[in-house]
Amino acid sequence: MDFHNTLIKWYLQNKRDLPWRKTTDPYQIWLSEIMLQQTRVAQGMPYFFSFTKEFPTVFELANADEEKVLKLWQGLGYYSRARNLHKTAQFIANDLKGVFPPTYKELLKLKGVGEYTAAAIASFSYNEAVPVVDGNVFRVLSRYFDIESDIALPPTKKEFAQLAYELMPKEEPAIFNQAIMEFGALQCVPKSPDCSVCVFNGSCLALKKKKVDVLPVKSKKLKITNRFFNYLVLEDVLGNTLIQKRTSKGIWHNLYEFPLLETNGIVDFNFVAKTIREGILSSYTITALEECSHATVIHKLSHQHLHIQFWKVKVDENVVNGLNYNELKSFPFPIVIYNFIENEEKSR
DNA sequence: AATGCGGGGAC
DNA sequence: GTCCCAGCATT
Repeated sequence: MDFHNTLIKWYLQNKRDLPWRKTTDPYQIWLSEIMLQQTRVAQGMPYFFSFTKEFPTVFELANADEEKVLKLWQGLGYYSRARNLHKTAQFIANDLKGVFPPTYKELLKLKGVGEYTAAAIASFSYNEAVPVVDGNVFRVLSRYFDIESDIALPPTKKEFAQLAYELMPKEEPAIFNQAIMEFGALQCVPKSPDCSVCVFNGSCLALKKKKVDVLPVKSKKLKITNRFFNYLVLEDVLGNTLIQKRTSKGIWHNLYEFPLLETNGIVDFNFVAKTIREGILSSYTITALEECSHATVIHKLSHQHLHIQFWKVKVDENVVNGLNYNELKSFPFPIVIYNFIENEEKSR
């Protein structure tokens, strides 16, 4: 039996029931695909429900404030996805009258939509015969055909796209694309796949050559940098505190945080006391400084380890633009800060 | 071509 | 601890 026939048969018998598979509405397909970039289905699912409920069409999304979009995205990570999502919604609603671009080539021009996502929308919504190449496809094809090309190198993506295109039955690209990704997600998994029950265990070259555990080949190892964040949690006599938006480039762009003192290493009480007296909070009369040692955490991003300490700073004056803990909760925060806020509120 | 960008799950 | 997840933008 052909590769695609075996694959599609497997898919029809084993596919998960996922909400974005019940529609061909390009808005919902687009929404789901952006959310699932570098993100597991189980993690993205609740966000898909909250977004489709809050923003049933591209117009509601376009008309929302960015802050509201980021708030709903809170916790999902890679926040540029949410910012691009919002900008693209405005473009489609305002410039395209709500009609999504009708081809792969046109979809590719949208902010936040790359080759994978354009192919996914074009095939799932329009049944256009364009192959998807994601982490699953790399894994499935590299194993089945014993391809040792380094999947971290850009030219390799073209190689796999070409191969996937040749394997694709051109009359049903949508189901083929769904099937190959689902197969990678459920059967041909990264670690210790159960090849004894695989429908391809008679033809998979990696299995035959005992190379399942070395394929796909991926070179790049990213380097981790350590950073040291001291968050200064002001508290005035009204119980109000101060937050600010991160407007600089880098992590958590446009999310909120407490006033930040970034240092080159772990710092002690005296260092923080001296710095806030002479520096960033010198306009306040500080009546107490206390390290929230119970909240100290190493927050691990994919590329940075953030050593985070929270310091409670009690001040005599009313904090300008101060907010109470209940008001805080409507702002979008990095999840590590949101967790701190929730724990503080609970312990009151 | 290389790097930055989150958070979490599986092992 | 490691690896990777329905990748993309920027340089």
